[in-house]
Amino acid sequence: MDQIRRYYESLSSITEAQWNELVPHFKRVNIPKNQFLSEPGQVVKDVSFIESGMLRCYYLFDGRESNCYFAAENCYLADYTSFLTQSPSVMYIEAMEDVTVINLDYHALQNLYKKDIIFQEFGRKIAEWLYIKLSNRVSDLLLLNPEERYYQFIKSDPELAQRIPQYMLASYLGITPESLSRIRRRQMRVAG
Amino acid sequence: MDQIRRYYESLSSITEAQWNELVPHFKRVNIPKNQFLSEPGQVVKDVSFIESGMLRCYYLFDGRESNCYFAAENCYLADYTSFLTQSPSVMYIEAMEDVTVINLDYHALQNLYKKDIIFQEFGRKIAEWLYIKLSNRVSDLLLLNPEERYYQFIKSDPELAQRIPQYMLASYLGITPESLSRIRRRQMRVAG
DNA sequence: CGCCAGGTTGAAGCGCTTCAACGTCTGTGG
DNA sequence: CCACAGACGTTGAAGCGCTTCAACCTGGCG
Repeated sequence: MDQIRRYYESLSSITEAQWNELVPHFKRVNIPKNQFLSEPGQVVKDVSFIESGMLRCYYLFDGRESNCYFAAENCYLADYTSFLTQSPSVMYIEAMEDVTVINLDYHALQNLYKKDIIFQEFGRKIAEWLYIKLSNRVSDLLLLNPEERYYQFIKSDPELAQRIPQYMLASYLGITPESLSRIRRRQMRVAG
Repeated sequence: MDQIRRYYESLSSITEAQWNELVPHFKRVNIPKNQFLSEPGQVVKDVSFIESGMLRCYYLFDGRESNCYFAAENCYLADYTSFLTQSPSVMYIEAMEDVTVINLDYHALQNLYKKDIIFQEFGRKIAEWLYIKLSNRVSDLLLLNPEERYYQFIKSDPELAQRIPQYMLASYLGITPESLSRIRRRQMRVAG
């Protein structure tokens, strides 16, 4: 539990008593590669902190996958909309590698929120962080063309980009795998 | 202050004492049409609750405006990324009509967060709400084509759509004014 | 009235998609 | 050890939708 504790410490310093309040609600879960953390139709019961491995969120629409988010170690992940509203999810969250997550249950979290200001603060800061990430995503989609989005992505998150197959990255960028292949070829001619 | 109080009540019930703690930090400000609530380069000092009127957030990029958000009465608005990180803004927020907002200052808000769990809860719920809005925006941009995005928008927010000039709506949808005009014409032929 | 902002229309061009074919690498079973 | 299959990536050709640019229309306002 060291890893997740360091994560919380990075948000706000936490007393031993507060930590002891929190820990009993954690449930460590293993998800083998290609298995799902959540699927459309179900109400998401947990938020998941990623200890190891990598996952992707995607929509299935008109028979094709659209990846909307990739997440790796040391961050929280969920269909947060479904979790917050306790309404059915509309996306898949799938392990791209063997994954270990630490789950925190919706009702446990609501109780923690009532008990101590620190848990409200954690919840607020995590939501704020997610907001900032999404906000950058929107501005990238609005302001950049596909080629610029590609270089923006590999510049801002190079090690993550390495772990993503090209055809998944393509739909994340809002283009087809063929187009991404051609974008990469164009750059190769320039870079030599 | 009735209007903003009802907004907070809708998030969580609030005692008279808590309300009295909050109110002194509010500052009501009028912004005439076409004036700015915030501009690129400055660190956003306040979050603004809209009492009346309508504003738009836009980026200026390659000499052209890209509207990323429209907001009207009874919601909070700011360049939230700049506000949260206290780093320079990169967007304009402009009054599309004469506007009245109620501002809450960054440092006042941080102090409120320390004083009472209810203010953390407000902050959390507002961030969560903003997250859900943005999340829908991302999925619309990823999954729908321009024509579908247009109908999605006027379906989900018809009264707001009425107040937005077409050339501003176009960049919000990620297309040119000419394209939006042609999309509308296409539909007219079908609808009669 | 005449101007200007906002909206429409047409023609040409470009970039991404589509579809089909092929290449390459990896793992699996005969 | 080779053969084969399947997943992933690349390439080409054709098509479509959006952009670009220019012209024009319309209504509101000084």
